[in-house]
Amino acid sequence: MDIEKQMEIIKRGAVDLISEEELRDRLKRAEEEKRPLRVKLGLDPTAPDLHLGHTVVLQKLKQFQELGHTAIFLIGDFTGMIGDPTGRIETRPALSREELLANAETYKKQVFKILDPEKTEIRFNSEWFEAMNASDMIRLCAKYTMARMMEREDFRNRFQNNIPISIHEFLYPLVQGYDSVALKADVELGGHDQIFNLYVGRDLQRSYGQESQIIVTVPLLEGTDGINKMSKSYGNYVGIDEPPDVMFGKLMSISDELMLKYYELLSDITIEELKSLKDGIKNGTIHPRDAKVRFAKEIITRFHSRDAAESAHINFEKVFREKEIPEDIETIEIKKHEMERWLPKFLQNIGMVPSTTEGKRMIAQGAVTINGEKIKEETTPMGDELIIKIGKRRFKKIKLV
RNA sequence: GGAGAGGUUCCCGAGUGGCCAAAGGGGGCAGACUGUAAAUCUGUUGGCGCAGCCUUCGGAGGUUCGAUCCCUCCCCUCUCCA
Repeated sequence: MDIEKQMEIIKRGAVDLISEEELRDRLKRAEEEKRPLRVKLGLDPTAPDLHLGHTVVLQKLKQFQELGHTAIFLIGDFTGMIGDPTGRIETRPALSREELLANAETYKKQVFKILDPEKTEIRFNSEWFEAMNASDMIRLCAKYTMARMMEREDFRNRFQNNIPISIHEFLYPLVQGYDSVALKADVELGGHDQIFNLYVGRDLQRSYGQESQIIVTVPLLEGTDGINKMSKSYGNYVGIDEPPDVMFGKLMSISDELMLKYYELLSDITIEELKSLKDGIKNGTIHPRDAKVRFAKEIITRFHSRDAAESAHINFEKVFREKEIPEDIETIEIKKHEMERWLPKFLQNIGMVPSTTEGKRMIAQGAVTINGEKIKEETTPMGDELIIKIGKRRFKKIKLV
């Protein structure tokens, strides 16, 4: 493909491109030498599910892949043991080998919802780090200085605020940078917050006698809370492997403002469509709720199917607009003589509340509805079938046998 | 190695002998309202068949009628000095 066309695709939606000239030059040489670029994206298997935040950068990698370059999906099974300190105000808990491997498996499976498995090189960085010994590691450490490490905002902040930084956290950028050396990466992708680590890769490649990689970063996606970046550890994520109903619910719970950002970063709609959507919301011709529904359906269609998106929508309407019971709720069978008459205990037994105290609280707050009746007493009502609802979205069906 | 500061409930942070299951904020949950699990307002937020009792304020002991608060030892973090 024409170099300028490639440049345009790569640049779209990118925050940083370091540098444009280098990239153009490298693309040109790739073409001449018939050697596709090696494009690296590394993820630490710290949480077992990919979420929408990851997909922003994965889409970018996919674009490279579609342009005929080599996509390298690097699973940081070694780096995961350190824990990326990026943007953190505290040390990450280290993960065990078993957890890392299990997470890595899930990643592998999920990443191919986006990337083409045939054309993706999957690597683990333990491949080269396990082979290193202590002296190799020390040699690596000697390549960088404290002052340069402290240029990082998050390290500097923690240091200034007397928040502990463990020595091993300094290793993270070095180790990630070394991955680029080991993989001979031409390009490395990452979220904008990764920029420091990506620069370290450039520096290390140079000191190992390689050409420095080109850096492309994409914007960070905020989580559903609209405050922190999307991350499993903040609990503000939408996983790409989550059930359609859950996805729908989570996407509907975002604020109207955040919805527009999500459209920008995640939706496939064109720039013109996005503009008319924004205008429509502004002048009241488009209802924010409808825009949100449309977005949720687009995402569910991408990771599940059109049908799944449709039925998730129908279910949602049923539950929240018409306040009905969702299609398929969990049913529990209970033997008649094992029925618990004290409702708080009963709710706890069937796993709807964590404690009887919580059960009492829910009843007192008028949150418990059984077979359509709001419950005021702490006595379990009679009946062969009980449809129990707590709050707006906790449902369970009890069958007596 | 020396001197000092500190570790409180999901998180941040007050409390410094009984009035402490522990202020306040955040988050969560619930109710009202609605346009949606948006926004806003209000309530609630350790457990226990619960007007009472049990477990909790870094860990282990001790003083006391009584300890989150005082003492001893230990663990961890930060600051300054070496």
